[in-house]
Amino acid sequence: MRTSQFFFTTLKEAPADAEVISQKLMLRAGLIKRAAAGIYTWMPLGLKVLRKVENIIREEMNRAGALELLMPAVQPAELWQESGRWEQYGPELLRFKDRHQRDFVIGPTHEEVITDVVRRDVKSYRQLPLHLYQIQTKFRDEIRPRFGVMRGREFLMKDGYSFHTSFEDLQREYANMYATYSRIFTRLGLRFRAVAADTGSIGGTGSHEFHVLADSGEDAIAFCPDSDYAANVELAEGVTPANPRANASQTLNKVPTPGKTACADVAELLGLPLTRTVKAIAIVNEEEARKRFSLLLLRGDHELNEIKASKVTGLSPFRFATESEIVEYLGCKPGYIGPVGVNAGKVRVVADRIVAAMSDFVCGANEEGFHLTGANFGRDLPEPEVADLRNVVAGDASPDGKGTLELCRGIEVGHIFQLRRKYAEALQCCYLDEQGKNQVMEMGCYGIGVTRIVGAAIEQGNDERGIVFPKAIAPFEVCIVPMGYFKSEAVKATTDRLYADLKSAGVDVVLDDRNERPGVMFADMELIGVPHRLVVGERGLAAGEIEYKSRTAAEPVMIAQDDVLAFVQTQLAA
RNA sequence: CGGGGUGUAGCUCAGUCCGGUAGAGUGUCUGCUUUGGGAGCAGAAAGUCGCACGUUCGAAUCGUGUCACCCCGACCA
Repeated sequence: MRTSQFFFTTLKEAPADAEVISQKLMLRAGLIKRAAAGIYTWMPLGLKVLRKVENIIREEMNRAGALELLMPAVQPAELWQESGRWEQYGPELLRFKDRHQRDFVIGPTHEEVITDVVRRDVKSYRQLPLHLYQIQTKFRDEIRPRFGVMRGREFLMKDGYSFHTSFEDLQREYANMYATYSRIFTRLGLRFRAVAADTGSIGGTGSHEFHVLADSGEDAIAFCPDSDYAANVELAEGVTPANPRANASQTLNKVPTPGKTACADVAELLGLPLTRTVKAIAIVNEEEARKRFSLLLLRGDHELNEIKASKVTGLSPFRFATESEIVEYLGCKPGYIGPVGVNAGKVRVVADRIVAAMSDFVCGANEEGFHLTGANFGRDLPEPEVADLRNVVAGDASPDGKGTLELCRGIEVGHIFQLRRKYAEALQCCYLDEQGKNQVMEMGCYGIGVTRIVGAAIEQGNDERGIVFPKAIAPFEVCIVPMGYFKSEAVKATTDRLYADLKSAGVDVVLDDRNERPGVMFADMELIGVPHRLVVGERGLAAGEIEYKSRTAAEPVMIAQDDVLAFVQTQLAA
C-alpha cells in the first residue's frame, strides 16, 4: 500500500472527551471515528487491524473444529419471548417495530437464534457434537458507554455455541476452547490471564474469563503468584482465617461518637486500627410481599461483594435498605447501626468469615451518636450466621492454600461458559438418543470481544509517540520512509524496488510517498504503530545501506542494501 | 433515573459575567523557499455560535424550552 493511495486521518490532538489512552490514540491515529455515544465508524486503517484480529480468531476456531455461520443481527421478538428474556433483559435490549408493527430486537447475543437453528435441524445423537460460531455485530444499549471501543454499544463479537449429548462431552469441548482461547490471545501478542469467573446472568456451571492485563481494566483479578490460582474478584473466595477466634478480653462499653458515621472516622476517634471495627450493611429482601431485613457484617476495611451476598440462601434478590426501613427495624439512624441487641426474630444477621473470627470489636450501638467497643460474639450477641461476603484484598490467603493473593486489573476479552441445559430446556432443543429417547442437549457458549481486543492491545502497547501494536495485528508490518523520494532518482529507484520486493515476498508493507517532510512521516508511522521501519536516504545509499528501526528500539541500525529483504523477513519471523 | 458540566471553523479552545459587524492556535488550499523528526514567509477558503421560541432597536452573550455529548451518583451506614 502506498500512503498516497490510502486514507490517512491522523490528528495532532485527541478530542477532549476521550478518557483512556487507547481511545485517545485510536482517534488520533484515525482508526475510528465516533458517530454517536458508544458507536464508531472503523476507518480503513482501523478496519485492517480489526480484520487481522478477526482472522486469527477465525483460523483458530476453525482449527479447533468449530464451524462458522452468520446469524441475523435483527431478531424476531418471538424467540426472546419464548426464552423469557424479552421480559428479563430490560432497557439494555434495543427493541423496535417494523412497518407491520411487529416487534424485533437488535441482538445483544444470539443464544435464542442458535438454539432455534439447532433444534430445527438437529434430530439425532449422530449429528452431535456440534460447535457453531459467528463473528457478528452486537448491540447492547449500555447505561454508560465509555472508554471508546472498550465499552461501546455496538461492537463486534465472536460467539460460539456447542451442543452435546453428555456433560462429559461438553467438558471436553470446554477444555478444547480453553486451549483455543489461550492460543488465540497468545497469537494476538497480548499479556493475558485466564481466571475463574462468576457465571452471572447467563447461568450454568463452570466459567472462565480471559483478561488482558492493564491498569485501566474495569475488572479486578485476584491471583496467586505461587500457584495457578486466578479468579475474578467477583468470585475469588475469602477463606476462613486459620487461627481460631481469640478469647474476649474487654468488657462491652458504649462510647460517644457524635458525627462519626463511617468506620474510618470511628477508628480514628478511638485511636484503633480500622481492622478492629465492624460495619453493618442493612439490606432488604422483598419477595411476594414478604419483607425480610438483614444485617451483613464486614470488617471496617473490607468491601461487600454483592454477588457473594446474593448467593446466600434467602437473601437474593436484595436491595439496600432505605433510611426509614433502618429506623423501623433498628430504631436508629444509619451511621450508628450494629448487630448487638437486635431483635433476632425480625433481623437476620450474617457475618463475613473474617468478622466471625473477630473478638473485642467496635460496632454501632443502634443509638445515634454512640458505638460499642469490646463486643464479642457468644457473650454480647448470639453467634452469627457465617458466609463469605467480602471482596478479597491483596495479602489474603490463597484459597488453594499455596501462598497469598495479589490483585491486578484486567480487560475482559473472552468468556467461556458451560451453559448446561438452561436454554436448551427453555427452547426445547432436543435429540433422539441411541435408544430413540428424546433428550435435552448440553450446551456450552464461548465469546470473544473482537472490537475490545483492539482497545485492549493499545492499552498494553503504547508510548509517548503513539501505538505500539503487536506484530500480528498492526495495520502494516513494515513501513518504508524515503528521504527525498521526489528529489533523488537513486532514492526513488531503491525505494520502489524495495517496496516491490517486500510486496512480492508477501509482506504487508506501506510506502510513505506523500511528499511530506520527514518529521511528519516518522510521526505518523509511529503513531499508527507500524512495528518495523525502513528509511531510504541518499546518505545511506552512498554507503550501500538502508536504515532499519524497530518501533520499540531506541536506535536504528544500518543494513547492507542487498541484505535488507532477508533481514526484514528475519525480523518478521522473530 | 437523579445531580453537575459542555455545545463557537475539521481538531483544541478564547469570547458569554457586563448585548453592539465572529476570534486565536492547529489543520486545509495556493505560491515561493525548505527537505533526516510534526518547517519558514506570503496569501486564501472555512462557522445556520447545537436547535426552537421569547426579551430587545440589536442576542454567541439575557430568558424559557428542547436536543446532543461528557462527568458523577444510584443508598457499602
